[in-house]
Amino acid sequence: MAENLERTNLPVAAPVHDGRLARGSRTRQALLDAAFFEIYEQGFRSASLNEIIRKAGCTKGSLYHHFPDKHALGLAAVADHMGAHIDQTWIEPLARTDDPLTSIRLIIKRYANEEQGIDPLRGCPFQNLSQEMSGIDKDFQSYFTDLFNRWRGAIAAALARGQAKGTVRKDIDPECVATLVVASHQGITSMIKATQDRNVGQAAATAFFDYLDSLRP
Amino acid sequence: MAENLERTNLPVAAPVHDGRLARGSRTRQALLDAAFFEIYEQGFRSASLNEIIRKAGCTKGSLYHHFPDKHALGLAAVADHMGAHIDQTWIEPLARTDDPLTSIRLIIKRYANEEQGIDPLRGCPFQNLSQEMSGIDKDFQSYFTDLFNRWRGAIAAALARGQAKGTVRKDIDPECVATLVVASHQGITSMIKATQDRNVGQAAATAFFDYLDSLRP
DNA sequence: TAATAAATACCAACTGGTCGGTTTGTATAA
DNA sequence: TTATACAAACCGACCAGTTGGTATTTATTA
Repeated sequence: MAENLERTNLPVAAPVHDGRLARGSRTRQALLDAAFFEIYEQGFRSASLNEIIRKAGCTKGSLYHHFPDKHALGLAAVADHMGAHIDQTWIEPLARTDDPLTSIRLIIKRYANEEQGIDPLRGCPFQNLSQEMSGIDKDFQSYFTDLFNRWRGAIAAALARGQAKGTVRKDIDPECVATLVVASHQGITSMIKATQDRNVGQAAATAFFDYLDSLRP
Repeated sequence: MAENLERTNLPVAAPVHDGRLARGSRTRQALLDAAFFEIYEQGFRSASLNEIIRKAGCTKGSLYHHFPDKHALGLAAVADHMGAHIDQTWIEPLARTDDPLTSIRLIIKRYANEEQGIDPLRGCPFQNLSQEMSGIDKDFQSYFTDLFNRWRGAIAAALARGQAKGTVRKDIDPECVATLVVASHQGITSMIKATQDRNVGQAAATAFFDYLDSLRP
């Protein structure tokens, strides 16, 4: 139990009684949460600090007490929410399976069923933000590259394990397939958002699942 | 001939000599071009009208003489540039082939070789804009949906023709595969932009070409 | 008291958009 | 051919509102 807590990246729960630190960390977390959702919906540049402090229920002074500027707030908010999502949704399930193709299929299905806390019509946070910020901000860009590499690496490792266990064809390159899996996932969520039509996702998923099956021995 | 001219929506080519109309349409086109590239690079909301008129070499008054507001300018600029690109790159080549899988492979290769006038590190204009504007603007959204449907429809029709001619497996659903082709293309360009690394595209393309080959009889 | 946290008031810069007025090209008519 | 009338094209100062960010003051608690 203690080990589980240690392994998470989530901040240790603040003490229930009011104190200087507790109050401060609550305000800080409220700012992180509000910033993440505002940035998720509006994008970083269009996200308004005034709206963020309104949602967080605090003032400009508080914000600039906890963060030096908008850039730092955005980066902190993104890291606080997005890394955990990829970890829980992709990396952990893939780490303990010998049949990665089935696992990938299951994960994608969960997105389609909207069990991942992501509204497909609003797009994937990773997708939304990396599209906007890559190429204009080095810090965001390198964070996304790292996250992407962890994501792709976890899929590739699982595929290689599948090859060893006989659940995946041995003549495919795990790295290349892993990259295509991530790209397809991103592309499908992107098309759903672009058309505002969930059926597009169903159609693409049908073909994508056929592709996954073609990777079996 | 007259019929052909009537069918196009393009403005009749402006006379070379200077005249009221010629000057006006040149300014208008300069605004459309400047707006498109500014919007392509910055996104619609972050695109600055002041920057657009600076690039176009005209003034606020000119801009608002030709367009009622930023929204109309953006829509006109996008329609002026993006529809033509999809037509030339995808729809026309696919319309006259009986071997669509080879054609698709060739088109994607041209993107990778940067022969399409698109810098992969800056992303695909369709991708960039549809991500930003879908869900927050009905006009942009329906334009993108239409364009997407034409795009997907052209691929599906070519695939069906391939099935009839024996170059494509008969047990696949052209609509679903076409959707996945578009989604994968979008996803791959998206990942290249996100990581700012062209090699990611190479890896994904390798796996994607294997997928295309798996669709042959 | 000392230090942290939060609130208030404010700033310059920039946003999309407006408006009165000027320039430019063309059609008409003497 | 030249003067006149007119409208399209263009200009740039200006508007109200918003942006991210700052300086100062007040409240809270160890």
